[in-house]
Amino acid sequence: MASTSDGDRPWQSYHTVFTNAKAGMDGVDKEKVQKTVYEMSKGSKYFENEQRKEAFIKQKIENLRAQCAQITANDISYFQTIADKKMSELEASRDLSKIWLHSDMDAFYASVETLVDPSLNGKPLAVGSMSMICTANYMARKFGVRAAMPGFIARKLCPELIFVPPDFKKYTFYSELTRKVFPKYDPHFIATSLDEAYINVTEICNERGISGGEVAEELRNTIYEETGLTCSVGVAPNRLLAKVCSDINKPNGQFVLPNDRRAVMTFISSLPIRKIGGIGKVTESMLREVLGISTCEEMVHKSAHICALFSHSSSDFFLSVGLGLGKTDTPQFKMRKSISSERTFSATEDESLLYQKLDEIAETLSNDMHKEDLSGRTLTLKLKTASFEVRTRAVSLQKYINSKQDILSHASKLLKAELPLSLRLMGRKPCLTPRQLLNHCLYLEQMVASLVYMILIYA
DNA sequence: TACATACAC
DNA sequence: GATGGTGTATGTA
Repeated sequence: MASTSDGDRPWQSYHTVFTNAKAGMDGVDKEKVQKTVYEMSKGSKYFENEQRKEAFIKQKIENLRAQCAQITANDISYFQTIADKKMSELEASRDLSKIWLHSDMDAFYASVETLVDPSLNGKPLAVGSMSMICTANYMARKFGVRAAMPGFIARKLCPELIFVPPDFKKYTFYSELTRKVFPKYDPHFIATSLDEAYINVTEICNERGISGGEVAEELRNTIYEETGLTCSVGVAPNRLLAKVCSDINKPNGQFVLPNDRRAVMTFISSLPIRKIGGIGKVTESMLREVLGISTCEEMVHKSAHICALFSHSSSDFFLSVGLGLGKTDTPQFKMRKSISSERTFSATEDESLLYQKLDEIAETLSNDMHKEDLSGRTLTLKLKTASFEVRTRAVSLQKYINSKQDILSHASKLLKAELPLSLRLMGRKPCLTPRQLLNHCLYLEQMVASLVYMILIYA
């Protein structure tokens, strides 16, 4: 009986986000990557904090399991009725009349850097620093290097790795070039980040009598002509599925899921839940370890249990995923709800230094708010201690504020109440309220001025 | 309303 | 030596 306990291979129990399969990661020696990440992290403050978080999640899963064990046959038949009703309502809302594209630029920041400096071509490249990598090109991904990985670990995995510091001006410029292409296909396209967008091509397809796949081909060609960059595109009847599809034939590829219920259900039946946007590391573990769910289809098989264990909004989401449903409309406009500024610095217990950092953050935040003519009335101070513990402290004010002095004075009070401690990161963030236009000023419910320092706490 | 978590890029 | 910054949503008290 071979034992595979943590004692034999301790790295197996260190669950990072890097264990998730990502485009360009096929053929990577995952065991080796996992082991390297573990070895490089082990013993650090960061690692210890991750372990605390893991233990907390484990406990949460245990609690859910216990709850699950209490469910009686009677309960199940009751919740099955609830689930069936929910699912038939969801099914009734199914709309197969729309064709959505999700466009996702390939290794965007890294590709832009290579375009600007062709000498980088053919070399493993990371955009970021020794602390954090924003994007890795496909050559680097072969070594297990990827976004959100600290650079010093990436260098261990790939000693030849070239680092380029991020330059958001460049990425914004190229992003804008792509955003000049999308309106030709959908004037109301939805940009979700610099490198991703949803495009409703239903009308274009009807007008020109062509398929979604044909539009996707044309769009990719046009983007390449206009920018010199490649993207991958997913085509599907709703946005959730289109997003999944854009990842399938990355890079420089596309995947079409036809507007047909059977095709959607077949697609969903074997799809791992982790591929769905909104289902991350924790949710995946909860569903797998408590209910044995790994594929989207199993959400439907376990629908009664889902309704018994989770909130309305969670169970609605899980069941709609199981049915392959997603948003098909274009929201009118979405309003910003908060604004924030945060900065990480090396741990300090020097209070005057902390107030100085707070001053800088208040200034940045105030400037950012003025640019958009925003004010807020809830101010949150965010602190990160040297042990990576995050704390937030908030105040809601009588008046809406956006000046540096107002932000600073309220944030200082919040900080004062927390001292003494040693911080790494401070941030303040004003949260915004539903938009009220007053004197041409947008009033936000909340403002968060987050000064992110690491705070060292001395017992 | 305050705070913490989870998630995405 | 070293693990980010910005924003959204949700659960709980």
